[in-house]
Formats: sequence, C-alpha cells, structure tokens
Amino acid sequence: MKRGEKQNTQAATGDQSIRAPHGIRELAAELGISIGTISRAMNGRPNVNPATKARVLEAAERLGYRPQQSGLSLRTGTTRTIGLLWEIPFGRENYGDAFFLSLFIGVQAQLFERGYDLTILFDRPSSGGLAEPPLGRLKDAIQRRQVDAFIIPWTRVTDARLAYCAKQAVPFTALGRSRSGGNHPWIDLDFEGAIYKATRRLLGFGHRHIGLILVSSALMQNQFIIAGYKKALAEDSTALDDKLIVQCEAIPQGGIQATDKLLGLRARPSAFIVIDSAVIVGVYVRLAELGLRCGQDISVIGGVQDNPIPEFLSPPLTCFGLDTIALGKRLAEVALFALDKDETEAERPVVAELWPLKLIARGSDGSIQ
Amino acid sequence: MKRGEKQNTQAATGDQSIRAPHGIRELAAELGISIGTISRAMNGRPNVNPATKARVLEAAERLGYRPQQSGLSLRTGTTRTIGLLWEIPFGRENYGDAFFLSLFIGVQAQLFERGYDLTILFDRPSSGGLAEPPLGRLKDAIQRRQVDAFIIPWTRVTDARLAYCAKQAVPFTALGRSRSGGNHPWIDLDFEGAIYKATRRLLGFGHRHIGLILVSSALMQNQFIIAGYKKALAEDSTALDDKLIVQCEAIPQGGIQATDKLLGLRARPSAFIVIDSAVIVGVYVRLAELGLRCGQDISVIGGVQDNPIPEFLSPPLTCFGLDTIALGKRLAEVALFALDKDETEAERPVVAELWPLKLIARGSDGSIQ
DNA sequence: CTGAAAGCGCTTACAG
DNA sequence: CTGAAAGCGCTTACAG
Repeated sequence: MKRGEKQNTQAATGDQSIRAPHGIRELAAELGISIGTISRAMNGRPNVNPATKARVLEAAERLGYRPQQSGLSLRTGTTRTIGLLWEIPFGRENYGDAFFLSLFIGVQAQLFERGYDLTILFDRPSSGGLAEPPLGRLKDAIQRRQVDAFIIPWTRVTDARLAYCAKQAVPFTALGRSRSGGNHPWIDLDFEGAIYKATRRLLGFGHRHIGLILVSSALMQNQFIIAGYKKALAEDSTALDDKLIVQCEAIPQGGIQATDKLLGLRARPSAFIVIDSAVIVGVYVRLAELGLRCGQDISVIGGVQDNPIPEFLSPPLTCFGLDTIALGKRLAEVALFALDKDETEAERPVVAELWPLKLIARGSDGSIQ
Repeated sequence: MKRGEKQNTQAATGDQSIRAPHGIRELAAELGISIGTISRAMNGRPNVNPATKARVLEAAERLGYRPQQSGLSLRTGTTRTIGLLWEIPFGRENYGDAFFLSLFIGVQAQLFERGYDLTILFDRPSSGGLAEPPLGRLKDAIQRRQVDAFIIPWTRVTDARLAYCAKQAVPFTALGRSRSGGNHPWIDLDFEGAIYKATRRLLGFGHRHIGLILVSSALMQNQFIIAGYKKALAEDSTALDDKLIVQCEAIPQGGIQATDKLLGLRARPSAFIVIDSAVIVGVYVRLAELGLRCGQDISVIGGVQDNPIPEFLSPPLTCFGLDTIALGKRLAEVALFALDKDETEAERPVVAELWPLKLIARGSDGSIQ
C-alpha cells in the first residue's frame, strides 16, 4: 500500500496500523490540545506555557513526530532546501570528482548546521558542450519551487543560469565569477594567482616552453588562468607562443589528445600546466605510455586537487590545494545570507571573495634536463 | 525579498512584478477556465477537450508554469523523490569516491527518465564508526515525508536502517544483502565470486601468503569476501592463516596501517587483496615509500574500481570492474517498482540480484619472484 | 467535458 | 496562554 494514500474526503481514521502519528492532528488529539499550540511549541514561539511546551516536545520525540515537509512548505512558502547545480560532461561519469564530492560534503555540513537541506541538481551539458551551461534542472526547480536558493558552480563568461535566476529574483551564489547575473554574491578560487605562481615556478626551473591545457574557453576561470600565465611570461620577458595554449574536453581522453598535440609542436614544451583534474589523468597516462618520466623528462603541474590522489601517483603530482570542505561551508553560509534575515537587519554587502590557492610542490616537476 | 512571502489572508494580487504565474490560479484566470481543468489537462487525464488541453499546455509552456512541488506533494501524499543514503566516514571527505559518484549519476538518470527526483541524504557514521549505520537522516526523512522510497547502500550484517524502514512500511531497496529488513528487494555485487577469482589468480601465480585487507566486519560484504577467499584457499589446499586477514578504517590512512601490519607478519604475504578503493590509495603510497614495486616485489589486486584511476597508476592496478552507471539505473528501477503500480498489476517478485564483477588484469600483480 | 468544492498538513494572525 | 479558523497550491470525486 502506498504511503499517504488516503481517500479524498475520508476522515483521518488511521486505516493503517502504523503507530507513529501521521500528522499534527493526531498528536493534538493524543495530548488533548489544539494543533495551533503544538505548532507554536515545536517552533519555539514565545507565547506557550513552558509545561505545555515540554509535554508537546516529549510527545513528539516519543512518537517520532516531525512536521511534514509538504505542509510546512506550502504554508510558509519556503523549503529550507538549497539547490546545488552539478553538470556532468559526457565521458566524465566514472571520474570520481573529488573536488565536487568534498564541496557537497562541506555545503551539506553547514546547511545541516542551520537546519537546511541540500539538493544536488544533476544536469548534462546542453548540445553545445561546456559552451552553454545546462538550464533545464534550474528552470524546473524554480518553477516547481523546489528550493529556496541556488549554488551555481563552473560559471561561464556569460552564463544563462545566473541571468535566469536574476530575472526570476531567485537568490543564488556563484562559485566563480561571471559577466551575467548582475551584482550577485560569488566566491571564486584565485586561478590567476595560482597559474601565475605555477608559471613562475616552471620558468624558474629553466623551462622556456610551457604548455597550458585548458578546458572550454566558455568557463570564466579560463580568463584568469590565461591572465596569470601571460603575466608570468611577461614579467620573465619570455615570448608568448599561442600554440602552447590548448583546449580539450574535460575528460581523461581530452588530456591524452592535448598531450599529443603539445608534444607534436615544433616548439615542443618541456613543461605542462593542467587545470582540470579529470584531464590530468589522461595526461599522466599518455606521458607514461610515451615513456616520458614526469619530473625528469617533462614537468607537470596539475590543477586544483584537494585529495590524496596526487600523492598516490608516481611521481607524486605537484598541484594546487585548498580546503574544499571549508569552501563548501562558506558557500552554504553565503547562500543562506539571502534567506535568513534574522541575523542582523543591517544591510549586508554582497559577498565577493577570492580564495587563494596554495602550491603544493611534489615530484612531478623540476629543472629542465 | 523572500519568495513566497505572502500575508496570511491576502488575496493573490501579485505584489511582485514577476511575470511567471505563481500558481494554477493565475493560469486559470489567464485562460478563463477553472483550475480543475488546468490540472486535468496538465496531468493527461482523459476527460479533457483536446482543444482545451492544447491551450493549457501552450500557456503553461509560454508562461513557465509547473505545479508547485509542495502543493502537489501535500495533495497526493507523494513526493516523486527517491532518497539515497550516503555516509561519509571521517577522514574520507576528500577522497573522490568514484563508485558513489557514478552510482548517483546512474540512479539519477533513470529516475529522471521516470519523472522522479533523487535526493542524496548525507550522513556521518555514528559513534560506533562503521559498526552501526547512521540512522538520523533516514528517520528524519521518513518523519518529514521527504521521499517516497529509499536506496540504502553499504548494508551491514544487521542493519537498523533496513529494520526501521520495514517497521515504518517505507519502501526501500538495498545495495547489498543483510539479515535485517525482512524480505526486501536488493541488488548486490558478487564479492564472493570476485575475491574467489582474485585469490585463485594469486595462488596460480605461486603466492602462498595472501593478505586480505577489509574494512569494518559489520559490513555484510565482508562475509562474502571472506567466504570467497577461504573457498579458493581450500580448493588449492592452502592453509588458512587468520593473521593474513586484517581490518582497517575505510580511509587511505587505514591502508597504510594495514600494509605495515601485514608486512610485519612473520609469514609475510607476497600479495595483497584490497577491497576498499580509499584504502588502496594508502596501500599504494605505503608500498612505494617502502620501495616495494607492485607487480614485481609484491602483488596487489585492488577491489572494485569503475574509473580511470587504476590505469593512472604505475603500474596500472589489477582490480574488479563493473558498469556502475548501469547498476545505478537498475537500482532506481527497482526502487520505483514499489511505487508505480500502473505498470502491471501482476504481483511482482521481490528483486534479488547478484551482479558479477569482472577481473581486469593490469600490471600490479604477477608471479612470485 | 467542465466547474465548484473539499481537503491534504501545516502556521499564524486574531479572539478570548 | 490557548483555540478556532483561514488559507498556502494542488488534485480529484462529484455534479451538471
């Protein structure tokens, strides 16, 4: 028998033999008080007799009563749920994305702290690949009022998701900057600074030709990555060779192709900087196949990795680290700013935070041979 | 301004300047028909004038109307959402669990196909570590009626989650067997067969001392793993040495400790079988630190891995593979069996499926030196 | 084929 | 401090 299946005009006679009270009505009957008082007691409203409140709380605990989400949401117009958009490029399904996984955990932990739930809204890239962010699940969730606010990662230079949220006046926080969405709260990782540091490091090792492997140029982060790369080259008075900047799909196979492309160049690079953590898998595999030893025959610096995988490789991968759990927690906190007005009524400035990335030197890069 | 914030007794006058209709009422007014007809048209009920239905559908599409989830859920007593429990052991937050990530994607894809949503219910282990599965989020979700059914992975020999669902008459599907939960639908991976094959393989290479690294013995899968291991040894007339079976925490650090423990044994093993994919990380790191080359100085077979990481290692890891996306899809399908009665009214037998695991031979194991 | 009405479970002004 | 009542947005028998 289906839960919640009741005839339209049927009295709540409890046609099942389930002991837990099915709603506030039964709890009220049990205690001989009105449902309004139950509600006030459970929500900590001030005007409730302490003794009554204690009785209600005890009974709710004993009988396992918690307000049903649908009734609560319908009445209050709020879901106490935050939606996190997550798109999975085709061919990346089996890649255990440590970054997003940690992010989920951080976001969820902080939301839980504040009595909110997290819903992950899975989407596939639209036909344009990474160029156009998928809009389906976002629209759906807004129209169906499934969540109170969104967290939107992997921002594009122009991003229809942010624009749509802004137009619909739905609160959202971006992980990454964008030209879209107006004056919205965002947190971003300092890719410019990170890639600047990586490039300087490799130049310092004597590398003159440094390959840069990017994923879709639609991603806003690419702007900053290229800026950091160019800045380092300019400061070192090293000429920029556009051919050394290549793009590939955000999957391991993309890394294989990008590696081949870079190694086929006349001005063959002696070092690679790889941003995406799925792409680095392909790069490592391909270099091993070709018998090129990382850290000796070729230097590799591999993107943002807050997980044990880099150490697990041989040689361990030099990469960028950050505390992804902390990032997730902060993201959740910022997402809630738009919802919980009770904190302080003072106008809060729109959050715009750049998180630094820390270079973690390991064995995959070094002096030119 | 908060969405859905309306005064209690206020008419729906649209105090915001949002163009999308906020509910069925506005759409009805727009079209000059009753809300009942809108609902029937949108839900494909038979008794609607085709012309009317077309007008409704067109207007809904044009104005971006979709029934609000809370109203729908409250009325029908169904959320069209499936909850997937996911527990993250402390210390495993940054480990990108490729298996679960793929599982999410598979489950979500199939649910989407059938008009259902997926909610991932994150939980932390209870104080007992993996011994006792966490019950908090499950209870909460049931009491608040957040989902229609559950998918419950990482089953324990006795599992309070399954027992609770059974007692509350909430549909659930287990990924893994258990003694709890009565005659429930389950899908399991054939760990017994897999470990049997792995052990036979290593015995065939001449290994006489094979270490087996497990995580918590509370996990049901351990029963089958040990059974497969013992069966292979018995068939080979190789004596069982209990000391070779060690347990560790389901984190990379656990793998380091287990490796040290096994290598410290008097009857030191020349081969390892490692089940958990987070543990294998630690094993590989520790062996590399000790200068032991996998596939030469020591053989390693590493659990279930449906991701590119094993190839990414040097040497590539011999392990077990399966199509995790397909598993997720099937799990979703089975979870829906209990809910969608419209398929066929014939009594369906309770699903009980054992999925085979395929040994993928790579370079991390081989003949004893 | 369509409309009017009931009611799912909750919270919150409003009386008392 | 408490109760009675309204109404959030929807679906579905029930009349017509």
